[in-house]
Amino acid sequence: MESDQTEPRAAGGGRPRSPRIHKAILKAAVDLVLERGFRAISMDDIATRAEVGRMTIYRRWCNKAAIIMDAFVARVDPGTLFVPARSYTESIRLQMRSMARLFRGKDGALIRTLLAEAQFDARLAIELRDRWTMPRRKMAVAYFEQGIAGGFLRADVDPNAMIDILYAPLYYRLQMGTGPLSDAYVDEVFDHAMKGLGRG
Amino acid sequence: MESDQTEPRAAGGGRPRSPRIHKAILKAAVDLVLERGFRAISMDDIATRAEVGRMTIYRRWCNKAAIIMDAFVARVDPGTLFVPARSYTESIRLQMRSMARLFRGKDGALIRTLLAEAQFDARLAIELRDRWTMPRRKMAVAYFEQGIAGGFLRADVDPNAMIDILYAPLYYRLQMGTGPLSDAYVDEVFDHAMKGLGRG
Amino acid sequence: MESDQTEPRAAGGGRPRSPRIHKAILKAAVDLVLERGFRAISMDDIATRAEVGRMTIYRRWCNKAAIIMDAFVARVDPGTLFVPARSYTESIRLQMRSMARLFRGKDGALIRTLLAEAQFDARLAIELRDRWTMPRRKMAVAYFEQGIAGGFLRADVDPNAMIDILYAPLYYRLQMGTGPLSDAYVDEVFDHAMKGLGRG
Amino acid sequence: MESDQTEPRAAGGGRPRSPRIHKAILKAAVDLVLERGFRAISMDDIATRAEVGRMTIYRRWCNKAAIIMDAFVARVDPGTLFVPARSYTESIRLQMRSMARLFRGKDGALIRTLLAEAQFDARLAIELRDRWTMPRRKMAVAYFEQGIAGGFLRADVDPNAMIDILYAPLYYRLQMGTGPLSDAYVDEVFDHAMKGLGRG
DNA sequence: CACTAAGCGAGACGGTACGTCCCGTCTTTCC
DNA sequence: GGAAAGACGGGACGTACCGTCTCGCTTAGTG
Repeated sequence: MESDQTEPRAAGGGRPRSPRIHKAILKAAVDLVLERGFRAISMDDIATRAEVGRMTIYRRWCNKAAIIMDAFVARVDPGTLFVPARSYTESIRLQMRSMARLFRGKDGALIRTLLAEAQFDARLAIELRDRWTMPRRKMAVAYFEQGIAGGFLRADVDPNAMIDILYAPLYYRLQMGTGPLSDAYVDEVFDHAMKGLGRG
Repeated sequence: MESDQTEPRAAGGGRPRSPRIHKAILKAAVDLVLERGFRAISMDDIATRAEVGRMTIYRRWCNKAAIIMDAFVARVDPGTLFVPARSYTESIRLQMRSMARLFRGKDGALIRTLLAEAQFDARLAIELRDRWTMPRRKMAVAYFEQGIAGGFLRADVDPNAMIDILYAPLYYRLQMGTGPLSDAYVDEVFDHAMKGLGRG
Repeated sequence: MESDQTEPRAAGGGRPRSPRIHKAILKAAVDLVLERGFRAISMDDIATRAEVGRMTIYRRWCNKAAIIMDAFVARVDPGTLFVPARSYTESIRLQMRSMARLFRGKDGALIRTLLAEAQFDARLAIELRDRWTMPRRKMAVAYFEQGIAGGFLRADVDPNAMIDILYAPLYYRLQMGTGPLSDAYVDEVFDHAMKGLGRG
Repeated sequence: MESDQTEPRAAGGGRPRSPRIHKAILKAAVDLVLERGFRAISMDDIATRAEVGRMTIYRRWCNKAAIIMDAFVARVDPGTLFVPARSYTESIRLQMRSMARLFRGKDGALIRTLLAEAQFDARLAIELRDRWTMPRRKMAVAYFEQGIAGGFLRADVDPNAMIDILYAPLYYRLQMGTGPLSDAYVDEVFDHAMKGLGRG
């Protein structure tokens, strides 16, 4: 339905361009988005702030969203998602809390922008799925299957549905702003979802 | 952070303008959004399709999003949300299915667009909350409180959290497209949420 | 060999656009060219000076040269070229002096620019020929033929060659700047050309 | 009024750079100008055609015009302008014919370009005067003074005006294209100018 | 003979102007 | 007297060149 390109300009590679400039642009873009908002800034604003020619940006990215996409991915450490905790399920709760913390901060504003922009830009949607959504879902599916095998989670629930049930509320609040993304909220969602998902 | 106006042009009222033209614009806007996507169309495209002057549109709405907002609200029948069913909780399942059906159709595309655009347009966000989100949430809260009072739902869960747990996954799939918004999916979410929310 | 378009944007006509704005643009363009030189100014400079949007200019002309072309033609009064004088040939001398005076003034700078630019822009060359060169040549040819018929000029010289011999030196000095375009210079060219062109 | 630099990059000298590359650039520039026109080509086009880096060009010349200037001067053999003929004045006619022949060929296109560009580039104008116009004028003045001394030309005409009267029409036709630069035309201008300039 | 220094191609860089598209307002003209 | 038609000021876009710079590679001149 929508289509706005966002093709991966730099994909091919070519000569490795200056990483100093690269970072300056990412920083300028993120700063400006957080200051004024995605819509309010232009490619020229970013170029000016980064003290860079406009072409230098266009050589690397095809639009604002692609820049923010890269900047966002660079910011969030993919690291280990599920750190060990007192128990198997507690580890899930901690992971949810850590995502809520992420959403409360600057990265929350970035992903909010990216999710919205992705609705208008098919290629960005794919990028977002490939570089943010799916990596995390895959790790979560693996962890949940491990939990099912270990008898911590019900065997009759699709791990993908589990993920939706647990994490969708966080995305919902991020975008709707119907309430705070507090740890208390995370616990409420987690506890009552677990009563349904958890075994015994 | 963001701000794009969308002030309620027609709000005040003034003389009631030709409803024939009004509807032609709404239809043109919706048709074009579904055909080409929100971003790809301009106010001029809508005016041309509606065979109307651009000023005639600006007299009524301040931007594309406001038109789609109105069109969307006009399309979805607020009606009774929770129709009677075999049981109290079955009624909730049916309501979720009916929302999933809505999301699968043309209105799904519209609300997807509106939700995304609202991230960049504070006023649209307010409109969307006031005219779509909150009315439904209020009815749901009322229905859920009634369910708590009647002993169908646990008393120790915040009705607002209940709503998030049940409905957020639908919004999540609508926007992420991680899977179909089928009745089976609705059932999966409903059943396992109920095992946690419902009273034994 | 060269080709830079300069197609007559406004040619077709369409709705008659505001003449006030039209003149403001012409004035801004001429003033800027005289102040800073043709190359040194941009379409945006003209738009800014004329307090006008860039599109408003592009709606009427396709480039700087076309604007100056119009402005130049509007400035020079086509009027009667050969005003009566003491004698037939004196009238020619006066006409040459009046053209030298033109070349010494602001219009000289404009036509110098136009002639140069026309070397790079086929369409401008045609416009310049049709709107400046040829009208004057036609009047001169007519006047010279009248002079031949009246026995004031030799019958065995092509009037076109006469024009070249008399006027080319003025253009030459205009562009080369090899010396002043003074009345004395005009007289020198005229007198000695006449000794060859004139009958007895 | 105008000013575009064209400062003599190579003037100082430094180490004499590869003459093979030098000529390749000149040839590429001239070929491209004749093929596509001066405006239509970029420094990059020239560099690509000459299989040379852009810096290699900028080390030698500061802009396109300077390259063409050098190429033009290298092409036209300054040699003796006035070769002996049947008579003193016939030698002038032959010289005019030879210049017309030059103007009809590729060099005509080059000088046409240079003359036009010089209107926008003060330094180029100076170069053109110093390296093309003045050398020829000086030789012509000398030859004409010799003619006056020898009684072949009128003593009461400024040699500089003589030059203008004889040669300006050639430049005029070169730039205006009002007619062919044929030998017949040269003769027409020469004959009738001589009737005014020549003695007896 | 190895070694340094330069000249070179390639092309990224900051920057300016271009010409287009769209926005939201204002004006004209017609029905 | 309201609506279509569209001109208007303004701003962002994405491209093309400009003239400078920085890379490695080659190559010629020197010790």
